Amino acid sequence: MNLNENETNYSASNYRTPDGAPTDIVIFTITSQEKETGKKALPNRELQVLLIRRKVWPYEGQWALPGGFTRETETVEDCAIRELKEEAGVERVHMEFLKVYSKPGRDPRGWMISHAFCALVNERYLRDRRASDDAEDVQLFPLSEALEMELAFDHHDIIRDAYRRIQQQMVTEPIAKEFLPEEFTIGELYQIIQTVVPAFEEKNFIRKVTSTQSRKGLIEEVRHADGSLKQSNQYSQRAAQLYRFTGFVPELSIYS
Amino acid sequence: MNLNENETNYSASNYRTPDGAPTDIVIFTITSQEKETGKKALPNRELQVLLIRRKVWPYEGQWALPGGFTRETETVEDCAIRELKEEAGVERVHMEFLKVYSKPGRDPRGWMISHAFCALVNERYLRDRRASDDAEDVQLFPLSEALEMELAFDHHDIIRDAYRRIQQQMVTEPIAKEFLPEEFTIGELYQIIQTVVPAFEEKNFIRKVTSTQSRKGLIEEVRHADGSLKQSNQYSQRAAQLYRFTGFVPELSIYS
DNA sequence: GGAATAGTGTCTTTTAGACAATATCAC
DNA sequence: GTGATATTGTCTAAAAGACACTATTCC
Repeated sequence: MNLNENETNYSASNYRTPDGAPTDIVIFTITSQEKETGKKALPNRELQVLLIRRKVWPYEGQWALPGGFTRETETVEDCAIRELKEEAGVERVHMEFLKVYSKPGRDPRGWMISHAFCALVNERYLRDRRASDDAEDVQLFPLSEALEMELAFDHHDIIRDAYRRIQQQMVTEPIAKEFLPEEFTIGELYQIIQTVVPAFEEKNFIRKVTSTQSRKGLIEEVRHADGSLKQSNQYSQRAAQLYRFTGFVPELSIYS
Repeated sequence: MNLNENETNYSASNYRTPDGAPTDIVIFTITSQEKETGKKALPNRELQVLLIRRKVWPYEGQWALPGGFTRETETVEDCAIRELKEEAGVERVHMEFLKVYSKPGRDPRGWMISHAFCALVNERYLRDRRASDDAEDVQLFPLSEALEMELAFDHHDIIRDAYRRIQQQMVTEPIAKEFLPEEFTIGELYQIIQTVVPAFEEKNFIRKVTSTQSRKGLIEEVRHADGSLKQSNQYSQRAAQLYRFTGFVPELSIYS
């Protein structure tokens, strides 16, 4: 106990206190599925979310977000990182706080204020894990499907909120990076954005992202050691220039 | 207790649980101080934060953010709204979740995961309250001053995070609205933005915010009942056009 | 050569950026 | 008229938007 029992002005035992501090993690990934046609083409991409089938009360047998209880010796962020590793087997991925869920009665186990996080995981980090898991208990679901399932707790709301968040972030922050390889073509970048934000459409996309002064520096061309431009013909007949994110992020303003 | 004692798979009493669920509220306002010169001019503006002097252990006598403990029957948002009313006497103001603070040891009273909120309050709502409060215990401090004070708990960090947040929001969301009267001049809007983001500078500001196609609709001219343009000479010799926010918010994108 | 994807040329309209010029009104 | 602030004119450079065109490579 951290409580200082000598103090009379405050004692936690006088008040009703929470019954735990759970975290829930929305793990997004974008899967790639090669097209049937034997021709070179970008693969089909789909936004997926990882769910776990509960083994214990409450909501036993139902699908739920991975998560767990925060310990007294860690922050909620530490907890989310720990759970992400334990339940999805991935480390050092992009994760950020999403929202706090504290509606009374949201958890039959008692008074539980949950801290939801949003993790973006490149499919290459999940692929190994998926094979080793019992596919019955840990599974990726297409987001659209997950949103129609009956999930444990208020996890449907959490996933909906997380989806809105990444749709917003996809066009205002360079999170596309998390779903792409280090080096990618403009076509791949465009496709990833559209996978998360289907309405996204930019004519002359390549020009805006490479030539426009104010955006200049968001991505840069990749070159070989000898200085020549590095290209890839993995997905197309004509080879396409490879780019990488630079770390620079243009500042946005409604007053421009 | 909400706990279902019949269930054997889970019992909160088996685990260490938090000693409370506090909220802390960073209440920002922008004060107006008429200039000494008898001439018409925009007032001096200053970003201020409301602090409360603690009466009880811990940090007795030190300045701290207003806040309190969440009840089992409310959400953390409800709690923040309740505390905002109790401690600052204001209702229905702009407030949003800032961040969760859960570093072990951050509160000498025990294991406390705090939910910080950021409230933006127009000075006209605070003015009455300020007079009625014992000025010794509830006080507005210029933000720069607050950041140099020794505050209770980790409230210094919270205020710093809140400041970063509103600096970001001030140029990407129409929060300037919260600090302005319903109808305002371009000069006032510009000044409010600069009060929060001193580095903000836009040449031809009026044109960007009124004529530019993509921003068009963020603010609109105010007209009299007869359709003539409504102007104000409160702060200038030549009367200036009054504007109001429309509710429309331009969408931003790093890929434009 | 045809098909498929990558990338460029080119023209028009809109916006950004810089400042000079004009408008209004208290004094 | 002077001084102070608000607003418009004007010119140049940059960017957006549309779309036809060329480039590369697999078949």
